Amino acid sequence: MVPRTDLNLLRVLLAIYETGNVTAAAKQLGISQPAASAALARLRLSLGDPLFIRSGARMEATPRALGVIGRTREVLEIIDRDILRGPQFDPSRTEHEFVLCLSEVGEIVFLPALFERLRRVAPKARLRTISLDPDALTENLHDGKVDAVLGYFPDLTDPHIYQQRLFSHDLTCMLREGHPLAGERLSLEDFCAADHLQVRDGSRRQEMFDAYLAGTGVRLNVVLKTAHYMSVPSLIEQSDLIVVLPRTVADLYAHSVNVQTIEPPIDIARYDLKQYWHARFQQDPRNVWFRRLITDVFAE
DNA sequence: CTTTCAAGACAGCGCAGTCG
DNA sequence: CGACTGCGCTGTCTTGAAAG
Repeated sequence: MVPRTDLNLLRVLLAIYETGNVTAAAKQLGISQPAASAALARLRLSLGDPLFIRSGARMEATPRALGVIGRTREVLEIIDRDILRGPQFDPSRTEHEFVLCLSEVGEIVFLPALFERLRRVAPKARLRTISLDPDALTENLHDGKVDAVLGYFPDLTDPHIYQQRLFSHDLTCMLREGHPLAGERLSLEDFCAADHLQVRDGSRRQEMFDAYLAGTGVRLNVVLKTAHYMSVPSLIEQSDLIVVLPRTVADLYAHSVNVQTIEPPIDIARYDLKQYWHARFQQDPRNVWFRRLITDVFAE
C-alpha cells in the first residue's frame, strides 16, 4: 500500500524553519498554535526525528530537517505552480498545431480569416484542417485529436459534445451570366424543370435542404453530383446548370467568375453553423482560447 | 460499474491549562 | 514566554448498502 502523506505537514515544516517559531509558523499558515504543534508531532513521528530542538526562543533545525528543507521547498513550489494553479496557456509562445475539422464551405469561406487572426495573435502556432466521416467526429473530439469541429454537423448529438452557434447560413441559387432563367426570381416550375448541379461533401448523413425538399414534395432534376465546391464555378459558368448553395459561397464566386445569384422560388429555412468540442476540454485553457478565437472571428 | 446515502471512525481544530 | 497536552467539537473520510 502507498504510504499516506499529508502534504500540509510539509508546509508546517517549512513555516517553522522560516520563522524559527511554532507560534509564528501557525500564524503564517492561518492555523492555531496547538494545530501547528500537533502537525510537528506528526511530522516527527513519520520522519523519526525531532526535526526542531528548542534553543532559547528559537526552534533550531536538526541535520535531518535541514536535509529535507530544500527538496520540500522545490516540491511545494511545483505543486503550487503546476498542479494547483494549473498549466497556463500563452498564445504568443505556443507552437501547438491546432486541428480543426470543418466542411469544405467552412474552409472556403472562413479559414482565411481564421488563419489570419491566428497568425496575428499566435505567430508560432500551426493550424491543420481535416475532414472526417460523421461517425468519427465524436471519438476524435474525445481523444483530443481534433480541437474543434466547425460547421453544420447535425449528426453530432452525443451529450458530451458541447456546441455554440456562430453564424446562420441561408441558401441561394447560382447560374451563369446570360442563363435563360436569369432574372429577378425563379418560378417554381422553371426551378424544378432546370438541370441541377448538386454538391454533397459527405460531412453529414442528410442535408437539411434534402430533408426540406422531401417534406414539400418538390423534386429537383439533378443531372450532375459532385463532392467538391471547388469545381462549381467553372461548371456553372460553362453550362446551363443551376446549383443551390450557401449564400456566403455564392457571393464569393459571384465576385470572381461570370456567374450570378438568384433567389430560389421556395423559402428554405436558415441553418446554424456551430463550433463543437468535447466536454473533457470545456475548461482546458488552450481549447478555451482556441474556441474564443473562433468566436471572435465570427463576431467580426 | 458508478453514484448516492447514512452511519461510524477519525483527524484536525480551538480552548484552557500545564510544563520547561 | 512559548511549546506541549487534554478535551470536546466539527468536518471529512471510509465503509457498506441501495439505487441507477
